[in-house]
Amino acid sequence: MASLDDVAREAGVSASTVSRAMSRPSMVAESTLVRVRAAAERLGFRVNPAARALTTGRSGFFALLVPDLDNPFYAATATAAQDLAGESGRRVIIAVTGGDPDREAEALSELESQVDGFAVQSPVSSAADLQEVHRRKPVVAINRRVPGLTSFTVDTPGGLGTVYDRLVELGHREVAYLAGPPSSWMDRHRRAELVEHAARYQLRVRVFGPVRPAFAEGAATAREIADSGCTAVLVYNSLLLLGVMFEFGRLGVRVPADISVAAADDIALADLPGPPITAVRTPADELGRAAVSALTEMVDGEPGHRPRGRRLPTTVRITDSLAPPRTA
Amino acid sequence: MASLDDVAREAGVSASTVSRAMSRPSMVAESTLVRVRAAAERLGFRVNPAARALTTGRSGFFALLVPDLDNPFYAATATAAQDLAGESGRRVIIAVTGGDPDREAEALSELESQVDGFAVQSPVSSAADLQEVHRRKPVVAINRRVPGLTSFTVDTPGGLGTVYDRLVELGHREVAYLAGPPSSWMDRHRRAELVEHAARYQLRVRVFGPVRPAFAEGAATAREIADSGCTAVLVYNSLLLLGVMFEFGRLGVRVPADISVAAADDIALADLPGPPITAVRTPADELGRAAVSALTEMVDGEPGHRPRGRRLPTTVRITDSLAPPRTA
DNA sequence: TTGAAAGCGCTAACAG
DNA sequence: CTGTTAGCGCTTTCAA
Repeated sequence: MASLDDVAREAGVSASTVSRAMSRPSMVAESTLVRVRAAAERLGFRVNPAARALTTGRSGFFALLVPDLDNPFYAATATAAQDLAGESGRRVIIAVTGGDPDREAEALSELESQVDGFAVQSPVSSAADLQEVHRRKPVVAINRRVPGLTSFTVDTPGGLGTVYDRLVELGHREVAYLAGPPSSWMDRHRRAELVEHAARYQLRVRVFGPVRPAFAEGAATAREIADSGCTAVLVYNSLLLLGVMFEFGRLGVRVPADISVAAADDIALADLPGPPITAVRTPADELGRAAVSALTEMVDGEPGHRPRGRRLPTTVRITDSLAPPRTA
Repeated sequence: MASLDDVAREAGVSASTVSRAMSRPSMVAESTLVRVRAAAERLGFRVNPAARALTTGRSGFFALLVPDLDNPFYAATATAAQDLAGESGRRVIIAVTGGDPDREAEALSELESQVDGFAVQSPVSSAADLQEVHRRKPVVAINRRVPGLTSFTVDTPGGLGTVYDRLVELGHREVAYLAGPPSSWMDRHRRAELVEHAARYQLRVRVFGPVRPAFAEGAATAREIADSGCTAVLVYNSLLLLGVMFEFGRLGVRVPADISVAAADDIALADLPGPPITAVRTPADELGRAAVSALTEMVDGEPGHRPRGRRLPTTVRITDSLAPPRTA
């Protein structure tokens, strides 16, 4: 593998000149630039990022910590993050934590010296620990608000509220909520929001689960929900929803005739057959991009600068999967 | 961030001793070891992998190139690869290529200097290109046999053959195959196998698709399959299968009474409600581990050594989702 | 606009 | 078993 020196020799200039030609072309005379580039091309030269990292202290890597990769929501975030990072010549190292605080902490400390910043999807570490890391490397939180850190969350509660309003309007009085994993910060928030609404409208919310957000779990809970007397069901995510719908189909439970259905995100639902399902669309990809863009800003910008976090709005698609309750 | 020198000073030894204490403890006297470790601990020292990489030429990274992360099959491979790599203190950098030859080539060349080896999931580059890279860094192919490279594939055709035999035995004569993406090497092989069987048993195989391996695509094709007169259907993967089953449920098509069903891998099917589906289980995680283990072997072992690739066996689970054809 | 020189943090002979 | 001495490949003052 050709090194800077090789190129320098080939082009008849010094290594520093080659270095400048590669990273700050404007500092080099046009004619030399051409010569250097030709030489580099000839030798198939590519800068060695590890060596560069050693001098600059920047590796060109961001780390993205995700609970797991099977969840399409996280997969989407990761993909979007990679894409955006790629635009500024950076890479995203994905570390799977299993939602385990220990593994998350380990990944943070192990990667600290190798990356320029962290994006932590649904972090489970304590705010203090995250802030501690942040003192040395930029940390951005996704899907959970962490004091002192730039955080990007999704206004799912707001979106669900819209759905809820609609349900009330249609005359529903007893609604099921199929809850996601208890470790999920989002889920806790969603539940809080639901309870609040319930109080306001004097509705009853029955919580099912919590369950792992998996197809099979949704299917397994579907009958229970159908038999519960609830006239509508809100589902934590669309993986679960798929499972629920699957089982409803098998059981002959009809949507929305027998029960109204809505989901909290609509990944993979885009072109489901049959009537579209009311969904609160979570911008998973935007979360990934927002995080990377904030990290980029911190790394490239003023030392102390901390970009503002945001709560990304959801898009609510109200469809005919919501109808008046059967007995209403 | 404390460096080797800092620790050396703190412990009253030379930097080399600290270096040895960290990477080859057996070369250091017990008493010094203790002292060095204490010093390191006190200073919160962690070796800087970039610096180490610069001297050793090893980054401790493997790259895993995957077509996409939404596909649970790839996600499973990636997760398993990460886990195994972690056991030897390495990390796996996941690069999403979108199944695009250009992006795959770019990832290969861009990462070449940053990783110790590549595992390429379902590579789309030419064998020549892959071999070219392999001359400089170990490359392992997953899910496609590439001459000159250690390759790990899955004996899905064999597994499907078993299913096929059973279908024949049950009296089926007309079988549908819902095909995966045409770019898939595996899919082409599976199809070849099916055709071969068909010839042997004088059966008819109707190919539906090819389609993207997504839930919605499966659902969208289900009716067509149900109406086709085929008495059994083999599905390219379980994501598609889920979609097919979903739609069958909605259409009132019963399995196996109306149609027999089998799938080519059973990710996410583990605890589906209802009768279990006949499936050819693809050991996605084993593929990831095999690849990493081969890479590890190449990196740690003799320079020229190339581990043998394998065709991993599938596990076929024959269930009651297969029954005699309706009209038989 | 360019070159010389120093050094980032670590490892690897080579002596001792 | 431990210290000394060179770099690994790059960037970055500082001078020219």
